[in-house]
Amino acid sequence: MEIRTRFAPSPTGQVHIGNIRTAIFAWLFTRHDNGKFLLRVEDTDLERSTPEAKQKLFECMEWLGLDYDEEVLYQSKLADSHLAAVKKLMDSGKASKLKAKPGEDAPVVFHIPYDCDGIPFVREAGQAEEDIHPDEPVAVSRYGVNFAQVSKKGKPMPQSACLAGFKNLELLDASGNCLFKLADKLDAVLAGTEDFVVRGAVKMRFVRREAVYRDLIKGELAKPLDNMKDQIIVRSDGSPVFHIANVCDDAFQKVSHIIRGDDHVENTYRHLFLFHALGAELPEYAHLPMIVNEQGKPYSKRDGDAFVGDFKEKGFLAKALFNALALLGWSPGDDREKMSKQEMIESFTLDRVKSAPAQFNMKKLTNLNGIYLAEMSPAEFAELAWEYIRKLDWGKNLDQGYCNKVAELMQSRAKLLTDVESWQFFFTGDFSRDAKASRKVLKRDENRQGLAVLMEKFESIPEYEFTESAIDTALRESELAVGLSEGKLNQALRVAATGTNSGAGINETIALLGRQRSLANIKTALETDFSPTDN
RNA sequence: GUCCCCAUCGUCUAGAGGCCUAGGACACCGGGUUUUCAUCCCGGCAACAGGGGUUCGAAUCCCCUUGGGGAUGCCA
Repeated sequence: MEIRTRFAPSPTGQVHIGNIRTAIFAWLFTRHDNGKFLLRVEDTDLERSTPEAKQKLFECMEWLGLDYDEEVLYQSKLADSHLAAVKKLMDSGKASKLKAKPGEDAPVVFHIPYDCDGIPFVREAGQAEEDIHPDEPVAVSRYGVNFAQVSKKGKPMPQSACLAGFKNLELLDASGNCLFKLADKLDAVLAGTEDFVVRGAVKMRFVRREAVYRDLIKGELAKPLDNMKDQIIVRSDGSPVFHIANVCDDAFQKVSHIIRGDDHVENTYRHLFLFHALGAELPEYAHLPMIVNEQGKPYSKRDGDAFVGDFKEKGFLAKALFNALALLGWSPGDDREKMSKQEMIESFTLDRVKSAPAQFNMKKLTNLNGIYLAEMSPAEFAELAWEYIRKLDWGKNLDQGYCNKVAELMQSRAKLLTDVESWQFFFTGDFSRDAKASRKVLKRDENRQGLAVLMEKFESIPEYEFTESAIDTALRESELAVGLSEGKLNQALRVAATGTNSGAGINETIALLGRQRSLANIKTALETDFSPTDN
């Protein structure tokens, strides 16, 4: 059988990492098995689905390299087929309109079939007997059973579930007399011609059945039918709901494996019935754990830092994000963490996906990003750095050749592409300085004197001889002149010329910066008052 | 309330009864290398939620409790 999976987002706003991780897992799974990965845009919510959101979605997919097979399917184009499916279900008695409230139109509800013993994913779970509260009447109709359980404090707790949940239902009074026997009235109830309200029952007896399926990640999952309700598939305004549309489309696209978020497990049981009622082949399911935010809560629309589209601007590489996301809930089973797409495709299997939720960690992503950045070719890195620099205020009219040299020098230090912001001192004199570091270094007289001597020496070096070794010599001589031990002036020079206490090698940095800029930057530093303010 | 799912260092994870005095990574803290900075190297901190079983032996199996998440008829 051919593997066919799909990613089916609804384009209502930004794509966040939880969504896209689902796509990544489905993609990896599909590519591993040489299947087809489909993209279906669930844009039936016309009010909330915007062209911008669709655009964003495509950009994210492309940026991450999530290529898909076959044409994009827009769910809105299939609206007619959803309604046609509903009609088919209604005509065959598998779905029906709910009783309308006065003045309103009624929604259509899909019935979990009472006669479901032959369905492969339904099994009996034994005879059930439950206490019910006699104060509340039990209502039985084709739309389900309403009753009240008895709470620990003896209060009635209203419950309702589909009729199919109560095979051979019997209602008994306190002395054990049978007040109602579903088997006797079954035809009338199923036909909807008769409803029953039974009072005074204290016990219900029925055969419990459950829907069961084998999740590729979570293993066997089951849910008793007496805890399920029939599913509304068409709203009272006539529009199909997610459940029917989703199932129809998956059947239409012949999706073989549905890989989606954990939050859908409960829907799965009902979807299975829907697939069956529609005469479609049942898909396999794999439910991924959720990704949670730093507070341990599921990501919501409010978690602004989780939008996939923002990661590029924040200086991340697509392959780093991809890699990090793939490792959230999945691991190859060995100690590999930095992995290429190809490696991931080769190692990916659903049975290695964890079923516990995972928290996304920005620091780990950042570290991984740094590794990817470091292993790029200098030219490749320089090109990207140039792209980011040009977006900056001071980055408009720069010499690309010079910029490439700066990039080469700084590559091993970069964790994010946005780190290029800190390269400003290479280009302009009005960069911001680390006041604390400056103060620490410049409050020492010997440092100031050493820098003064150094400036004189720099002045005397011709521009074309302003090399690393010349700088090094000048540095050593200046230290000697003011009685500083070897290397002590390095940090002072760094802070004075670059405004920060970290960066690349000092001689290389100064040589690249050039004589003029170095002198100007040092001069500014010596003239600036870095004494702490009182606030 | 009921039902379903989940539970290993701060975080991501390895672990499918003995290989576990629980391994790796990120973060953090030391030390070394580097005239400076970054890299790099070495080291440290740090977990099987709690309680019962089963077993010669449990992080691994079962049960309970606790905690978290989800579902509970017209969001997707």
